[in-house]
Amino acid sequence: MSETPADTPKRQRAPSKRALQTKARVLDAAETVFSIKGFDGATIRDIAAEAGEPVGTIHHHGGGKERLYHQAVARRAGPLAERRLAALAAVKAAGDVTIERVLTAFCSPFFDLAQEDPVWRCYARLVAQVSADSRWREIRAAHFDPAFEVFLEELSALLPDVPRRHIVATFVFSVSALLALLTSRDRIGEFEAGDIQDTEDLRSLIRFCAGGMAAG
Amino acid sequence: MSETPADTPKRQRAPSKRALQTKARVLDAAETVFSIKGFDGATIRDIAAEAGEPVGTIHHHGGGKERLYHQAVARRAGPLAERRLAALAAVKAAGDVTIERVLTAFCSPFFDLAQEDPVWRCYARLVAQVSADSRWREIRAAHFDPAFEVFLEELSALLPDVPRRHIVATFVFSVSALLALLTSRDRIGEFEAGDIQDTEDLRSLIRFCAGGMAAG
DNA sequence: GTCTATATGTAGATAGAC
DNA sequence: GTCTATCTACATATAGAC
Repeated sequence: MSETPADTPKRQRAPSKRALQTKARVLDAAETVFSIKGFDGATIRDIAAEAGEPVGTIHHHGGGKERLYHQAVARRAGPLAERRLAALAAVKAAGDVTIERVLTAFCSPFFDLAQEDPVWRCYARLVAQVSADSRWREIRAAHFDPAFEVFLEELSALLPDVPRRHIVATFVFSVSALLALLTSRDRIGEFEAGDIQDTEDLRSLIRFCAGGMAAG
Repeated sequence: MSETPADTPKRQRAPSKRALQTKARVLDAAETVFSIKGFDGATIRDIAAEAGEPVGTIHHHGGGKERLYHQAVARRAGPLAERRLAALAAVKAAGDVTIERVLTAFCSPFFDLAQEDPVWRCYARLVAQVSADSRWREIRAAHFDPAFEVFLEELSALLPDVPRRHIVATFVFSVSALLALLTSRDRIGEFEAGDIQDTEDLRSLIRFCAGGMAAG
């Protein structure tokens, strides 16, 4: 197939550089506001204020509140899945595949990104919302489940004698624990204050999930 | 202090039996609607429709949307904590205190209630919302944290050589896993369909959490 | 593409009849 | 205590000027 304009008949010109920057600002603002206030609690006006743009611009680039939410979730889902699968591939290439290493490949990328850039901590809250609300099941199925399946297969191969339902259950528990860690920087600190040694918490998470899975 | 009317100067009469039934219906409806649509997604009109009462009645008994939410969460928090603490006391009375038994005392009551009566499954979704949103931190602190502290002390005593931060982290992970199990009857089923053997899932949860905690 | 003004619906809350 | 009618505010969305 050639790259003639016929491939994208609806869009007559490529968006200008200026327009792309505006759209990125809109999505950044949507991500921030949605992650803090949730889909129903957030308003287009909140997002407009956060982006420093007029209300109409949010609609122009977002295409309505629900489409905007979808786009904000979808934007980082692909890169996240790629990182996870790359980490898993690295573990398999190294040869010594263990439950702990597979779970590390799953958890570390998101954790590292959240450490490097706060926008990923924001995104983690968004993912937690999508994970918790049955209303967004289609988004989950489209953007997150494929990678989950790959990891489930890997874990099943490592635990051939464990019933699949137990593996699935413990993997769901592990995902919820990861999201709990990423979204509640202060939830652990509510009970035990102290220096924020998040890296130590990641090691707690991996040991917890790997130990729990192996206990089956 | 005596039980003179001076103790409750604002309320001149005890509410009638009819009024108490109405209030219970209002709280039941609020619990259902809030648990499905969340605080922001739910409307007073939704709750009125669910209760079969006019809109004004919801305000009269609820005292505004936010107070109504608080009441719905608070209503079952006490009984739940009592069940958990009673189960813990039973374990201690039996003499053989283990991590697995302590976690069972924490998880089983909520799970059993959810099995017996669907309203507790509804309530679990409400608790998950309260647990996930920093907006409701005060509700958590008032209604859930006291029992958490008791269980944390018990676990700390069982694991004297483990840093407290690790114990707190793994307990937070365990709570999130319990809520994931209670709120997502279909989340596990999304990957592995089959007979709904929830009791088997509870055993998975306990083994997972106990194994993960002991792995530290 | 960007921004203003506005149309239309519905939210939470309340005053007052019954 | 219960229910109706209504007030005020703000939501999403869009039409059209620039």
